[in-house]
Amino acid sequence: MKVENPTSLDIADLAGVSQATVSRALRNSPLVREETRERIQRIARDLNYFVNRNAAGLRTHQSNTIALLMFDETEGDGAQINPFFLSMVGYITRAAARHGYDVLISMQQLTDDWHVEYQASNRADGLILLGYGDYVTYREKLSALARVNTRFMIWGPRINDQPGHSIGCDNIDGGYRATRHLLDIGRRRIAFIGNTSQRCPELAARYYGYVRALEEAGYTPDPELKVDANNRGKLGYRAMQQLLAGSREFDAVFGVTDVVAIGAMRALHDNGFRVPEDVSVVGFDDVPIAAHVTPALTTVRQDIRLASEGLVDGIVGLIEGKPVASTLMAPSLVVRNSCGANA
Amino acid sequence: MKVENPTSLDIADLAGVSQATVSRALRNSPLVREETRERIQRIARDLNYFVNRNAAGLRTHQSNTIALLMFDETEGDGAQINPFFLSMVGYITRAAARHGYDVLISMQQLTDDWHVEYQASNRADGLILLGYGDYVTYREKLSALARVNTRFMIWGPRINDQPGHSIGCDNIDGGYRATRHLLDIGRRRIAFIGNTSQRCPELAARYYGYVRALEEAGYTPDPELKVDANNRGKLGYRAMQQLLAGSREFDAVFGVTDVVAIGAMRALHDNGFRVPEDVSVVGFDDVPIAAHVTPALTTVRQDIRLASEGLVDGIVGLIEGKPVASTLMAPSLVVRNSCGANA
DNA sequence: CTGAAAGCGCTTACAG
DNA sequence: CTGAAAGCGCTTACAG
Repeated sequence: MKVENPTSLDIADLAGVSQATVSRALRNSPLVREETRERIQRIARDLNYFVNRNAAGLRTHQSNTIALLMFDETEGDGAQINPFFLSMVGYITRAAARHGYDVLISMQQLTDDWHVEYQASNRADGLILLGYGDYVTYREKLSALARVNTRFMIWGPRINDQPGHSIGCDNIDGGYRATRHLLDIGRRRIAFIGNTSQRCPELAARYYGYVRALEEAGYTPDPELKVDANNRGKLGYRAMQQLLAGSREFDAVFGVTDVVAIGAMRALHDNGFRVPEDVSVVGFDDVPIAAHVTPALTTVRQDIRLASEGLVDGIVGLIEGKPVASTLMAPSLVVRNSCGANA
Repeated sequence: MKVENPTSLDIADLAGVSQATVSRALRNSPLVREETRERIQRIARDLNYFVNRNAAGLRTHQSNTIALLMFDETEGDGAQINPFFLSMVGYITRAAARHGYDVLISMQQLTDDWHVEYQASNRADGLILLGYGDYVTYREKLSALARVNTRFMIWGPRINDQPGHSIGCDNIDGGYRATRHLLDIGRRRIAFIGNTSQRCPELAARYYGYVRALEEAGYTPDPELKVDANNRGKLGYRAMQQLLAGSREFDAVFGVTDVVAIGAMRALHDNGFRVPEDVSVVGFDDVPIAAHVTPALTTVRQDIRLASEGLVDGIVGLIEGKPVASTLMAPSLVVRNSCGANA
């Protein structure tokens, strides 16, 4: 017995019941007698039948899908999304699957028109937003989403009265811990590499933490030891070259992301400096590769697994109409070899 | 004028036309008078109306969605998907968007039940499969997909009479190039780290290339210089420690993936060896971080952008009923600092 | 160029 | 526990 693209009606005919009963049986409704349900499910399996999601979704006004929007500032083709975000994809997808949701993924240029219509077009029941970007532009997009009543969860600390719910890491605390650790192991001239403009508040917060740790220890941050770099490796490399070309000595560097720190380490190496003997290096994120570079990178860990699961729990909660709170996660320091504490 | 969740009928009422005309106008049908079309589209925009994808999909039997299945062998939670595959996600998503397709992402345990029903349930029009895994298990899944007429494209070289279409890299040639390069710069005792079992033919092929280059140069591969390791960094580290603990000397290592090679480099460093002065290292994949580790990794590059676009072109072709060919891409060697050629 | 109408394949309130 | 029926919001052949 073969039907090309079977529908619930085909199953009903074969089972000798109504189409409504088939629908109930396949949804495991307790209304259907067990024997009937099992028979129907067996026939469905035999015919390789699966409920048509479009039809079910049209009827119920649900898609059981979460859209994951990743945005980045990279110009042109730029597929170089920060590995930190990329590594969240796996956790998010698995967590969503546990809740019975599919994940639709989309790359967005922050400056482009956003595909804000995911929910309006019934392709997704809610959104998760990932990315570091120009906060001014970003903020506008969030407002646009809120205006059309789109459900969304944001990765990142909640800023001011920003619309929507979020899960973020306490970046100030993270920057503080990294810097404090360098001070604790005897470093005094600590450079900072990273973008600290207000357009990128998450990264700027890491700098505030750095400043706070220094001041608390009685040191004044030296503007000459602060070099801009966005969160890409190549720019970490260049920023370090700029530091090395400058007149100031330094014995440690705090990179605003691991990718920046790894690029900086390579520049140090290429210029004949040893890490950590000459310069201690600390990063931020604990991307998967951080443990495997040479020397293994000391970094501030954000628990991406917990974050990912929280984002999914949050969006599912919003979809189901449950109360959802924004949360701030505490980062932790992971001491490896690049700082010299283990030397 | 506000309607909560407007439908095409609401637009029709406001525009004073039939719902059919609205549908045509929104799909830019040439049947609709330009003035009418523009008026309708303006109203739709004002109301923040978007075509309900479930309804459209139900009518047309299309989802305009591609499912991207990533599988890995990692036990339990293992979100440590090889960054090589993760970095393809961006290219695939963008390429799909250019064709007007959304991308549904799913992580699969190779050993689990697969969500083979993506196409049968009308959630996706076709699949793209990514991952290195146990080929025996994998092959069975491919046959199951083919049996139910699912359209799919596979990343990886075509093996024997494997069902379906694929785009892969010539791994033998890649292994040959890596090894040949090491020989060319004067290395003679070249170790190999990586899993070469028949259950993982893509990685085994890289080993064949290694063997071929050695034999062509008149050397016999030394079994003592071949250590198993799957494609994760931690195992690359351990494999190198095993090599160092052995009795054989070596002056170079070819790691079957970048992640393995990077782990091996760290083990060399931790044991007081210098890369590339004491030991040259070459990897395979050219993952994004390869250029940024210390020293920058010499590796065999697979053009993931081309591969990603090819996979998307392929699946779109299959969906549209066009002829699609399986292709084999030539890898290229990227010489950086870990091999010593630039020293 | 436009409209009336059928129908895609489900879910679920209603009736029994 | 089961069935008949309505209806979700579209697309498109048919008729004009």
